[in-house]
Amino acid sequence: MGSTMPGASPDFTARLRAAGLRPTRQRVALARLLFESGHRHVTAESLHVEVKSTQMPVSLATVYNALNQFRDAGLLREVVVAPGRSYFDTNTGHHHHFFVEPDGALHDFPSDKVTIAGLPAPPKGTRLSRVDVIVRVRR
Amino acid sequence: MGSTMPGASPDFTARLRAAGLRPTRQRVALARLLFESGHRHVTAESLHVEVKSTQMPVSLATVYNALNQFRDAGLLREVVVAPGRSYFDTNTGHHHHFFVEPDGALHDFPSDKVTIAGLPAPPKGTRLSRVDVIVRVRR
DNA sequence: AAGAAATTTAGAACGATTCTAAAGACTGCG
DNA sequence: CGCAGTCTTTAGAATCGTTCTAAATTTCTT
Repeated sequence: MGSTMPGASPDFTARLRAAGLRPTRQRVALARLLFESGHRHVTAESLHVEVKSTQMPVSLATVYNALNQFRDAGLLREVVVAPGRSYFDTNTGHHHHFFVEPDGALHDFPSDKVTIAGLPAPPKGTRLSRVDVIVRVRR
Repeated sequence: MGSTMPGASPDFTARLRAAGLRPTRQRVALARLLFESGHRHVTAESLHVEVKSTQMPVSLATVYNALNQFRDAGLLREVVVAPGRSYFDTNTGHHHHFFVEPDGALHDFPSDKVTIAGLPAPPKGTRLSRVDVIVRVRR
């Protein structure tokens, strides 16, 4: 026993494998933190602090590696809202963001009810990739 | 003559003073580059390269200081589109951006014809500050 | 269990930005 | 005009977030 555990860590192993990533201990630990509860926003730093408080210590470099790999695999979405810091969002579906300016807090909101009309055509030779809407608010 | 020049550098001095900034040589030189022709997007690095090619050498630290001060004074708007690099936009009016993903090029488009409907209300205790729309496109 | 290949790690390296302390430039006052 | 006082500039060090390196470890295949 040990290699294929019972029910403790559900299908993170499978989830990672499906994404083409080896389910290493640290990737599983990070995936659990990221995906076991509802949607989350993290930075490399914040996730590192969080994972350190578990049994399994993971280096900061590994957190960066994992976040980038998860993003490349489509498990996470990177959100750029403030200079010098990257947020990663476990919600990869269509949605937009509130950004609370003083403290840097980020909140999702669904794009279902949002309609954007009148956008100009993409510049010649380019295809639309994604439309990001960031609603900046202050206290 | 000399203190109050004729027509060479129009009203950059006045413009800076009106913004509450002393019209120093380097700030005037930077303001001229930024504001004398149409709207522009610059990074600290690109503006530094540009100003170095004029008679007046300006240190990189001063370029950073000036960009931040101009932004705080409302003369520039900071645009965050890619991790690790800040763009400054001389267009401070209402408008949005195209961001061409591979090369990092940024283009304005007016918000006149753009309609955004169905945005949720700002979180409790916050006021709307600005809505940024970034249309990401690929080649 | 053994070997090959991928991953983790600590620490160095990096690029962008800010800070520091000292030197220099603008302004108001006489 | 000339000087004091305050603000600004500067070079270089420092900092921050992120990536890279090379060596040690783990995972996977057989």
